[in-house]
Order: sequence, then C-alpha cells, then structure tokens
Amino acid sequence: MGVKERKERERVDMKELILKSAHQLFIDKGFDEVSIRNIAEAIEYSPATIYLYFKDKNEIFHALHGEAFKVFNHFVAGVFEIKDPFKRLVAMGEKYMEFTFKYPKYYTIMFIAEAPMQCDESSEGWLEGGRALEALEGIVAECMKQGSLKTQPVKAVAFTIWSYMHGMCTLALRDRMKHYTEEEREGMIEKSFKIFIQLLKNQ
Amino acid sequence: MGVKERKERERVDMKELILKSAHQLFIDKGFDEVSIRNIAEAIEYSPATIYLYFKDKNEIFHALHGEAFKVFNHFVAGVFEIKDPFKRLVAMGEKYMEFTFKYPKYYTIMFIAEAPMQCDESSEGWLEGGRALEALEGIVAECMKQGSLKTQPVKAVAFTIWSYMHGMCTLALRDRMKHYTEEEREGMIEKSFKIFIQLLKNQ
DNA sequence: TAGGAAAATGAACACTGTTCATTATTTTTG
DNA sequence: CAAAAATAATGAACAGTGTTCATTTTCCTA
Repeated sequence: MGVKERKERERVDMKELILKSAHQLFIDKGFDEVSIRNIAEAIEYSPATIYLYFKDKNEIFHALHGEAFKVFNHFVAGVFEIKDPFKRLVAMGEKYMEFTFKYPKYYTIMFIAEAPMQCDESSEGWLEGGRALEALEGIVAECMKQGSLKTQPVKAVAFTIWSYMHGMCTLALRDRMKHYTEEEREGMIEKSFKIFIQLLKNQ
Repeated sequence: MGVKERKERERVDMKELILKSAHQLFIDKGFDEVSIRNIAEAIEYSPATIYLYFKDKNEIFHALHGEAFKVFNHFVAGVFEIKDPFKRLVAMGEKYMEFTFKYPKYYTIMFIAEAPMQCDESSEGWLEGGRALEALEGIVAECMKQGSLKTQPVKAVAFTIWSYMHGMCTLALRDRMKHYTEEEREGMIEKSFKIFIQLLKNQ
C-alpha cells in the first residue's frame, strides 16, 4: 500500500527534474531569458505540466534563489579555516568577488533581480542568505574583539562592508565602468579593494 | 522651399513626443513594463510608427538613459555651492541617496539595468554620466589637497566611494535588507553612511 | 475488468518586440 | 489644377512570452 508514498516520491522527483533543468538553463541564459517552454522542452513535457508542480515562474525563481545562496555559502566556506579574523575578512571579500564574476547569473538572482515580493522572509533563499550575513557579522565582531577593527555597532559595519563589495561587483557586472580606459579598468577593482581594506584597518 | 526644414522639425517633434510619452510611462512603470504598444497608444499612433523614429526599444532606452543622467546632474548641482570639499562630498552622498529613492526608475536605468551594449561610450548617457563621475573625482582631489582625505590615487578613491554608495542604495532598492528587523532597517543606512564618512575622515 | 482518481496535454488567451506590404497623406512636377 | 512621385502611417502578421482550462491519457483501486 506504499502507493501514496511512491506518488509523493515521484512528485518530489519531478520537481527536482524541473528545477535541475531550469537551473542549467538559468546559468547559461539568466532568469528572464529562460521560458517555461524552454524548461518543458528540456525535460520533454508539455509547458502546462510545469504548472502542476510550480505555481508560477516566480516559484521557480524562489527555488533558484535558494540554490544560489547554497552555492555561495559552499563557495566561501573555505575562508573559515583562516584563524586571523581580519585576514578572514579580507579573504571573504576576495571570495565574494570571485563568486560574483564566476557565477554572474547566481549573483544576479541573489542580489540584483527584483525580488519576488510575495515571499515570506522564511523562504529557503533568505534563510541561507541570512546565514551568510551572520557569518560576516561574526567575523566583524571578532575583528573588533581582536582590535583590528574599531569597536562600533557590528551590524552597521558589516552592512557597510557588504554595501561596498556589492556596489563594486554590480558596477562591474552591469558594465558601468565604461568611463575608465581599458587599462584603468583592469586594476581599478583591485586598487579600490586595497584602499577599502586600508580604510577599515587604519582606525 | 522650407519644406525640408519643416519636415526635419516635425521629425524632431515626433521623436520628442514619443520620448516624452515613453518617459512618463517609464517613471510610472519601469522600462520592462512599458511596451511599444503602450507608448503608441499614449500618443495615439500605431505601434509601427514608433519604428519610423526609433530603431528599436533599446534606442528609446538610450534616450531615457541620457535623460536620467541629466536629471541626476541637475538634482545634485546644488552641492557645488558648498565651499568645504569634504562637506561637499558628504552632501553629494546624501543627495545621491535622496535621488535614488526619489527616482528609483531613473536609478535603475542609470546603474542597474543591463546596459544596452551596442552603444558607443560617446552616447548622451555615458557622457553625462562621465561628467558626474568627474565631478566626484574633482571633489575627492580637493579633499586630498585640503588634507581631509589621505592622498591616494584619486580615481580609485572616487570609485571606492561610488561603489559603497551604489551598493547600499541598490541593496535597499532591490529589497535585500529583509534580514534586518523593521526598526533596524530604518536606521541602518543612516548609521552605515556615518560609519563610512568616519572611515574616510579618520585617516 | 469497469470506474474513478490523478496526471499530462493541446489549444487558447492576452500579451510582447518587430517587420512589411498596403494604404493614406503630402509634396513636387508637368 | 491634376498626375506622379515621395513620404508617412498603418493593419496584419510572425514568433515569442506566462498562464489557464477543458479534454484526454494514464494509473490505481474496488
């Protein structure tokens, strides 16, 4: 009498199949450029079938949003091996940039795409994202304890750092550095990052 | 024999009519949400007519991109009255934020929307944008001369400041501050801005 | 094996940007 | 002033989008 159980399994499998396919297409083309029909074709089902497993395209967005944060957290996990908190902070920043340019579509869905607003903050993506932010705040707090950062409200400092990293990454990602010459552009991010680190340190 | 001249005038008028209409719709709804048919309907012409005056929707994007930067430059123009360069820098940052939240659609087209790539850097928008960046660099240079900023490569420092401002504004604009409670969110931007100013100053 | 539930689908709806042959208007010419 | 040429505007179409729903197919149970 395990029919119900099997059906449930099949349902989960189907959701995963859709998501896996959407995921792949998404990395290649970006969310807006992937259509329900694309996904349907890839898994050899009718477009209407997708709607039996996901309410709408936004619900697929959600799932990918969560996925992206998981990939991110996994990607930066290595830096927590670093003992010195300030070095860890710097490494975190470097990893952040690396992630941005390695997975621009992920970055877009995580931080740039207009958020699917009906979602509760308890969704996979926001939870996973919150974890990343808490990790940053943890490092910042440690730095303050250690004395490598001036003691100030931890959350606000972490937010300041995040803002800077995010700003720089998105300016580059969205091609808003045309004002700089080719050569300038090359080193600008690197230089700026060093300057910002110095700003933080020299307090 | 002023027919040619009049026709040219009419052509310019028509382009302006289209743009004016597109502009209004755009501010209300954003670029992606405005369709050629919307614009056509607003000016009481057929959609096909639009294509006699603009190559495609992207060319309209361009024009709006330029417009947005003009509005921006006009919006922040007041700060140049301020004598003290560091105070001018701070005022500039405040105006930047004010602009962002007052004209989110403008901000989006200026800095967030995927840039229309076929465009040469000599387009209206980039020129006007370059002017804004140069203004910032000018202020930064003055601050260094005055001693209120540590002497460092001007362009890189200006880019660092811009990155921070841009990052914070886009995180807010794109609703990526859900991790903070309502009360936190209120003051977070303000606090962070103060922290950043202090970071710059205390060198 | 028949009947009912569940799953999958084809076709449609209302949109989108864009093109192009056709029609309407305006200007020039005989 | 009328005919011809040039210009301007359009309706209809194409290929695409997200989404819905009546219909069909598949599966499970009695």
